[in-house]
Amino acid sequence: MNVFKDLRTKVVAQLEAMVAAGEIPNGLDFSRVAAEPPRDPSHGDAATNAAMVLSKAAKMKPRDIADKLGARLETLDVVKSVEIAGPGFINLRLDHNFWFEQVSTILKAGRSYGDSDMGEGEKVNVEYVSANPTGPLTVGHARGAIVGDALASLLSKVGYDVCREYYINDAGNQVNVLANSAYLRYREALGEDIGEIPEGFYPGEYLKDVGKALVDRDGDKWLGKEESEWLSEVRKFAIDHLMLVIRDDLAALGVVMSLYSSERALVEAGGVDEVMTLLEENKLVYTGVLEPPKGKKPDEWEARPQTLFRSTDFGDDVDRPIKKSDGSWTYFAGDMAYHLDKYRRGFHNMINVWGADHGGYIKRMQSAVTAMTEGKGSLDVKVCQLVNLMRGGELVKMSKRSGNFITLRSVIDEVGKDVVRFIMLTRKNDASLDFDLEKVVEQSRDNPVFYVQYAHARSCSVLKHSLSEFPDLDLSIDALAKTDLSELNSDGELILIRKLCEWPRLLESAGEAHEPHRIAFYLYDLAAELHGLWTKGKDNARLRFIVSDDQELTQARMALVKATSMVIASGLEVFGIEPVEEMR
RNA sequence: GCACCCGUAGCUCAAUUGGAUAGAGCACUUGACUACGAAUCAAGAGGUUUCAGGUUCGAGUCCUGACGGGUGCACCA
Repeated sequence: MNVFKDLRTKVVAQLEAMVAAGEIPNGLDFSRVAAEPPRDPSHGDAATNAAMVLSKAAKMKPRDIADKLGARLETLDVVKSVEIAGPGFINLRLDHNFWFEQVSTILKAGRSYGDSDMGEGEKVNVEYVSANPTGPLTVGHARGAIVGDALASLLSKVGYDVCREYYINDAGNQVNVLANSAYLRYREALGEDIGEIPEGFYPGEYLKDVGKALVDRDGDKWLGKEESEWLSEVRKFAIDHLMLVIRDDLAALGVVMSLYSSERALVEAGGVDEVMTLLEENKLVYTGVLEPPKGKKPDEWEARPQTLFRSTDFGDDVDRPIKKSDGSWTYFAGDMAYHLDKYRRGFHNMINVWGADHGGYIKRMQSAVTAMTEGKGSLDVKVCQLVNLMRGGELVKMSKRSGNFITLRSVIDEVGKDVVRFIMLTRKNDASLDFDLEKVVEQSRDNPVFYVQYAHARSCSVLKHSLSEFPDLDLSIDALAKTDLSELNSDGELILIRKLCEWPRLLESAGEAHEPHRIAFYLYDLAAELHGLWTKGKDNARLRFIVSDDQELTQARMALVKATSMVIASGLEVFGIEPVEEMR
């Protein structure tokens, strides 16, 4: 299905034949041999670096290998011509019919074109969002949620068995603060004047709902009681309530997790004790005193013995505490237990999507995974940089402290979930991103969401229109897939077809690199090819998609247009975005 | 002070994981609508890829060191 992969296989087969014929030495490593679309289209349809990569080990000049390999490749059916260029590239031009057949392949595959078995069904765990259950999601959470979600879809498309997981931090101090804040609102809901929300409590208005809901359920039974009596019950109630809010926010964004894992449940089930045992068995914990961090508040520093994990043995900068001075576990201890749990559930491949402020946490977590799994588990962390929310070029100010934050929900309501999703994927995850509420709904070329959707809508529009021009045109997939495309031999058409054929390859490399944003750039380029082709019909009526005196040609063009719209739809599907059939 | 991320056209960003002459959009200049959606397209101009070394057939990409920006730095989560 991936034409470049197939081509590479053919190249390697020829290399093996050359070994058999004694033209190159035995025992060469072919793993670096590649067949790729060249950057410069004048270099042909595909190029292989085989001669250059092998020249050293074979002790031959690249040109000599290239000449021999090129001659062999020229005998292949699909290869129209071969040229040796530059330092030893072998450029291949493929037969037009080969490309036309690919269009038919795309049509038959539809949105599943590009699906791959690269992952071989291996299990991968993608953990993302994992926002503390202390409030609704903010725009700050949106990027991680979308990057994680699209990455999960991407991996699933290229053949991995993906679990989308949310880790609920329901065991630390923050949820106690939450419980206290909720209790305050509970008293308020029962008619008490609670005045200003004191320092150290969550001020958000959304907690009023929690207070009222608790009254609805329990009446005044907690009123006037000691904190020790109501704390755990109110805490649970508030967390459950807010998790519903968060799930709802995620649903509005089109994110559906496979699994929500609770930190508290894991700790209570003894997960951390198990980790401790494991570490102790391997002599990876000890009691020690850390050096004070340099360049940061040395006055508050106080040397004290702590239970430490030897993370420096696994690449970390300092050993990390797993117990607090009061004897309770640190957050890190719970997180270790959580990752061990994931590993034991069969996820040797783990990916976490984190905010930029957690960058300093990566090494210790990776050390922990390496230590606990004896190097068999792998953890990749995708760090998402800040999103600058703007409106008409002006930065929208937010302050978490005062509770004055912009909710994710309000942004979705304003611009729509599909726009939010696409824009969040238009940058590498580790680069910061401007999100301008006005620009993202603009209908122009510099708004990629619009531009890509417009290409899809145009395709749908022309397909519809072709039927009014030729009422007996058969646009069924079967008919289109069988259409003779041999007249689609203009430069623009062939470029578009080749671009379509890059889709499977793009998916695999984006999947391998864990970089879903590449799809956004691909879709933009693909849309540009389609728009460009469209306008060529302005200069030359023969190049219009619908040629009013030539039904055969029109049918062929419709096959290409349909294939293009399918690939666009397929890409948008990975992003969780519905392609539109008309612009409004 | 240490660690991680980043540095590419005036601006916002790509660059097929080390490939050939570094590409798009915006802005600027010039052109294309009696025609399938001009919400679009074509062309021009714009670069010492922050700097200095190194690795090799070949470096924006890998290594070292500067410089500049961001983030984080014991018993928070």
